[in-house]
Amino acid sequence: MFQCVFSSSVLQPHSTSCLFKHLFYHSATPASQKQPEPIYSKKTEIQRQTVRAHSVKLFIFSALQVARQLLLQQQQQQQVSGLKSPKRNDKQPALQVPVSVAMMTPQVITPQQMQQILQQQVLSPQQLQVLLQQQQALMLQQQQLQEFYKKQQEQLQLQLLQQQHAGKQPKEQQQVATQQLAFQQQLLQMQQLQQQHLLSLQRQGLLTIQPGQPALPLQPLAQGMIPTELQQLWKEVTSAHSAEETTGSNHSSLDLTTTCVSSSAPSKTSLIMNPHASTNGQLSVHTPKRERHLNSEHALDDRSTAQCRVQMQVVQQLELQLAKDKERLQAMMTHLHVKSTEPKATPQPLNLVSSVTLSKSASEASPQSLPHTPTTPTAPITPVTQGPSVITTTSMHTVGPIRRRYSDKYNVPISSADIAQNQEFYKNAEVRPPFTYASLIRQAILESPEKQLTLNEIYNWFTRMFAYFRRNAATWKNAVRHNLSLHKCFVRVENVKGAVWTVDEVEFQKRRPQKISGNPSLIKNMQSSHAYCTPLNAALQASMAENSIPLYTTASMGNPTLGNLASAIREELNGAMEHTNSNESDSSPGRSPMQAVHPVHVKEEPLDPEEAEGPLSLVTTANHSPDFDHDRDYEDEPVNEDME
DNA sequence: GTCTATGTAAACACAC
DNA sequence: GGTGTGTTTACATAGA
Repeated sequence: MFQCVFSSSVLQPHSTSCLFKHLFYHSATPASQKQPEPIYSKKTEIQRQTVRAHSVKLFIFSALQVARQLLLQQQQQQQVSGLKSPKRNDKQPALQVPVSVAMMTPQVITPQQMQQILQQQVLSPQQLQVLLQQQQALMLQQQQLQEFYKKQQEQLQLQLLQQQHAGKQPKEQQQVATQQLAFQQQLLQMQQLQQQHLLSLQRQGLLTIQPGQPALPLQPLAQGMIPTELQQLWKEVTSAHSAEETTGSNHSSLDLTTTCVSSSAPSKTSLIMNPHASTNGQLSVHTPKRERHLNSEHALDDRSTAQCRVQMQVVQQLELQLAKDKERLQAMMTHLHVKSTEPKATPQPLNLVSSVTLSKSASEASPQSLPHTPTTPTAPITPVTQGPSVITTTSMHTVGPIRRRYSDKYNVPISSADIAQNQEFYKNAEVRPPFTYASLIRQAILESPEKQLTLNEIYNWFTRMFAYFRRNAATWKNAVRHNLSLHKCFVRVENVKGAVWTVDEVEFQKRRPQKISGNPSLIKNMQSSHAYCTPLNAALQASMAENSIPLYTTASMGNPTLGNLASAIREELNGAMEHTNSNESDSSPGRSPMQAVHPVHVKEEPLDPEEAEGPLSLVTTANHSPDFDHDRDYEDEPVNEDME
């Protein structure tokens, strides 16, 4: 018999998102991110409803228990009073109604099990409602079955009494046997009905079989084994059975199980929860002609019963596995194709390459092909299909340099969506982001309200957004400084507060322009990638309200970072294509913040006539009030100070 | 093989 | 003198 309890792993709400949460990566929510109050109150209400539903369930199950006990007592009284069928074989207790009824009530749950369920508190109200409805349907079926059994048994007993009075006539005996057969058929049909119902429950995730019940002899056989083990066992069973047929030896490895099963078979409790177990003699009447042959070849003894049970468990395990795989596949497909309409519940490490390189080729953009070079044996691998156990902070430490560039390839900057969608991942996992320093610096600057950051603020952004940059500070800070000085796109602006760094979008887009304009295939890829990114952008904007906003509220206390991020995302996604079509000459002012407020070039650069003619404009101190300190919250973060 | 972009390390200068 | 910032150089590597 099986203990049918509700699995906590399959009853999580928000099926798709949570499934992907399990499939992809389990994000540890930072302690600093507090849930808003309404969520707590809603949570409490859900818990109240859950407890209420559990109480109703408990009542229903208790009523079921009482009814079953009454029925059992009634049957025992009938047996004691001698109303037994003289034809009944001990090996064929098919007409023992209590056993059958008990077996047909797989949903009956003991109070201890209910206690476990109540303690688990894993059912959502919707699931409980569905479960209750199905439970009520089962109860109805049960009642009908009980009435049906009673009637059948009364008729049979009546006929048997008549036979005893009238003498045993072969013809009537045959008639009784036929009736018994018909009764068994009806019984089996009802069992199959209930089994189908149970299977549907299991497939819906509302019911599962849980290991860990030592009092159940067959349970380890079915639950503690993987399908291959069950298949192996089944092979042993069949081989043992064939050996028995040929040699007459009836002792095999299965005999232990068989004995175990048979010893527990009379126990009514051991059959209650087993939806697939059948009492002896009740398995062979589905297809009469075929089953008669089976009956003749395989006696309906404990061994056959055990074999059937093993096979049932094999099939059941395979079906469950198939159902799980199907559900997983469906969730993955849903996640991939319906992303634009389904806000993601948890940040997931999507493909972290930039939107352009995503479409360069499917194989290249695949997570397995992400930065992983000989110099970086533990280079970041974007997890997509792995579960939470795959990504561990210890296993993802990356020390080596990044030799492959994704964000700056083909002169397309890093997409804010890339960072925004994966920021939660990078915040917690020490995975090196597959973006260049230049792209990250630019992103940090563009995310700031004034589109300018001090060096220390850039540092803080790195450490805040990426757990990877909480290590080896000297190395990457040096790289940041090196990049700031090296690239002309980063402009140092003198301020009363000190020096701030800004981004010259024109210069940033200038890098390697010839590869974009000169390669039609790349342009085509970029166009297709833009088509891909359009739903991505929509999904991001839709999900930002649910997910990303809290992430930015910590950084945007007092400054509208979110709005800038959203605009930056649009700028990135749209600007990539704009830049693809017209390289650098037609940069719109709205897309390039540095054109609106272009700073003084303090950096000593080789005199370039084109640069000298750039739209330079002084950033006066009036633009930066002394109390302007929108990044103080960055500096206040202890994690940043620890890294210094 | 060459060139470019990038990452890393290091040296150096300067200001506080 | 220590530290942070900024610049520059050198070298290695990947990719076009």
